[in-house]
Amino acid sequence: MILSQEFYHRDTIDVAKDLLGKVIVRVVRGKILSGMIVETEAYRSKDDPGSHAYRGMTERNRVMFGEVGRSYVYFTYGNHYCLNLVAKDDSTAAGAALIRAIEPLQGIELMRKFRKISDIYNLTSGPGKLTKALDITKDQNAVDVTKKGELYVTEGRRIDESQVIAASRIGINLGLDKKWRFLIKDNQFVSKKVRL
DNA sequence: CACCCGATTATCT
DNA sequence: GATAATCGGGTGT
Repeated sequence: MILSQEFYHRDTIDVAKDLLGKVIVRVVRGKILSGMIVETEAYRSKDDPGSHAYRGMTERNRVMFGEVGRSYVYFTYGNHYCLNLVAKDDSTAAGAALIRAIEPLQGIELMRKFRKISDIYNLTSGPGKLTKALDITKDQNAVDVTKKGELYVTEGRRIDESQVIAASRIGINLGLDKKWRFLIKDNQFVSKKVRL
């Protein structure tokens, strides 16, 4: 069951939290790669100095201002791509949830080839790692993830509120007061760094 | 396990 | 010209 556009048409923070346990599906060369989301971060707009959208729309972030339920993929640090899902309610102009880590489910051998490593706990435990494992690049920017295609998101396991940890977001200097990083308690596949 | 640092380039000021 | 929603390798504890 693919998540509908309605799922993404809510406060970015709620969507980021509710994405835990959902499954990302990536189809490459006819093969299916998938993994359960175990860690996310919410990025809003005018109220969030840590967000790309804080200073308004630019060529890079324009997808964050567009239709919900689409992917926002950007390139950073000269090496890596990061995958976000556009999500927001009508009270704000832009917003997206960064997918920080997934637990590999299907197509693990192909992921190992893309990552050139074998350790399953290191395969998709970080935003730059999981895009490499799923062969996601700028070509997958602005893809509609509410429809079956090369990239979409389905229902997965229900995660109880008591299993969700909220923490400060990683890799930013502004907006650290906001606890908008969400991860599944005791999951082995989250990215290691924890700043509370 | 914790901290430090270089790589590498699109994007913004 | 500076910075960055990162990673992996290196060193030290």
